[in-house]
Amino acid sequence: MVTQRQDGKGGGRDREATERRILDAAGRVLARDGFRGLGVNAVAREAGVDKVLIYRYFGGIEALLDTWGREVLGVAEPEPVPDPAAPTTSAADRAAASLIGFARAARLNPQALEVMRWELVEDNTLTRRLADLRESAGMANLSRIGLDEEQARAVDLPALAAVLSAGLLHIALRARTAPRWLGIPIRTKQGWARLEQAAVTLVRSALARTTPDGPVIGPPKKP
Amino acid sequence: MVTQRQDGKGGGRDREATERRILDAAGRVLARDGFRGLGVNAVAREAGVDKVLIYRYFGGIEALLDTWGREVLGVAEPEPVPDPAAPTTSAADRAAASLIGFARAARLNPQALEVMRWELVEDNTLTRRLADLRESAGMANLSRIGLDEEQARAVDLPALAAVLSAGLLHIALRARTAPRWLGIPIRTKQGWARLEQAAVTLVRSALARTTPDGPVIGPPKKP
DNA sequence: TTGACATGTCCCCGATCGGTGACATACAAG
DNA sequence: CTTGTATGTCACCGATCGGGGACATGTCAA
Repeated sequence: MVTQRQDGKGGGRDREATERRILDAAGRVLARDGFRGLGVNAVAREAGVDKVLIYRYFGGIEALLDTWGREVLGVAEPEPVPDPAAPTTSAADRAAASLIGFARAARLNPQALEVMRWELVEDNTLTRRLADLRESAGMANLSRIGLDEEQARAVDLPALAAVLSAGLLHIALRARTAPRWLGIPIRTKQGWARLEQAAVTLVRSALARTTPDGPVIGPPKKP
Repeated sequence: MVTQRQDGKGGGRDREATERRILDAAGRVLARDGFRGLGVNAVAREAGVDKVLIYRYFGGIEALLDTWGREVLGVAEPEPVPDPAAPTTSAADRAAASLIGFARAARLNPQALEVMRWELVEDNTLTRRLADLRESAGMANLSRIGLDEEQARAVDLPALAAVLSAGLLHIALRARTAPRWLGIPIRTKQGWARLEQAAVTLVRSALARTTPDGPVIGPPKKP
């Protein structure tokens, strides 16, 4: 039997448990203080552990966050949004559901949110790989929408999805430092209901079109 | 006549010129290194000036950035987007033009972009006031769209504008640390043409609707 | 029992940060 | 010319950062 401490700290002479403490502490620091407080000193303090153990067991903060990210992202939802066994849904409904699913998953996960905030500021090996993972996941979801040929000719679905997903993500990020965006409360369920409704309205009405728009710049087309 | 230096540095014994050097240096550091490098040491180095002058002339970094922000934002476009003397445009066209104007103004101004990135991470007195300024400006633009009663009942224009403006802004911010978003190149004119086109498509098709959407969650409505 | 090794603690290092006191110099008023 | 003041230079402080060496102690095998 492995010897455990009696003081309740649970960190003595048990490398596996200590590594867990460190990994969990990194996640807590990230969620509480954001990526800016994510240093060896802060994580070691949070874990109640000497920082030299971070170097010994992981090789440094970068490698620690690397295994943290691999672990957290590994447990992530495998196919989060669309249900393929629902033949009655339209492409617009699938797109709307995918969009809302992404927004909620991001908004309700403080660690994921902080990682995406981090990606917006720094270009680490960690942030780059995590972003690549989500990038490919997002494109896979996109391909599962399954527009018919007519719609695919009329609209640029990747661009639509890019603008809308970025918009919901941005407002979710902004909620940490501001209470409103364009007058809409972004820290309340009511505000988010309006935003989700708006996103659904946008994607549905855009996918209901069958003829392409005119150019962005220039005189408006006469119908 | 005020004595000037002969060494071309132009910073000796001229408080006004020195203050200008410091203010300009702050702007350059912000645009080049982002808000993270924005400290007394970095700004003083960039300006070729001792940092004590930042304290003496401005009272510290916070106050320096305060006057910098007031100066930069004061020169900002007074009424940037809609032209009120164009009666032939539709509300959808005005909304689209406003949106694109906002996106381009943000994307092509590195300092403004960095300030908005900063607002996403920190909640200073500076970031808060700058955000408040843009918030009220955005809402004023919003009110100038002028939906008719039928449209106003059918769609939630502030929410639509919030999602779309946030989306374009987010992608513009993301371009600093990543080359793509959902597969779309976000550092090229071609990619941005697609994104702007998508935003215009979204706002136009949404404002063309006359009946509200169903709820976000729940079974899809049968037409 | 005695050593080898893994685990954990303590303390130090150099660099950088924000912030400031002490001092040098130029210039204008008297 | 003298003197006060504004401008600018230099050196220093304490705190915190990433990083690591030196050492103590628990555990297990020979």
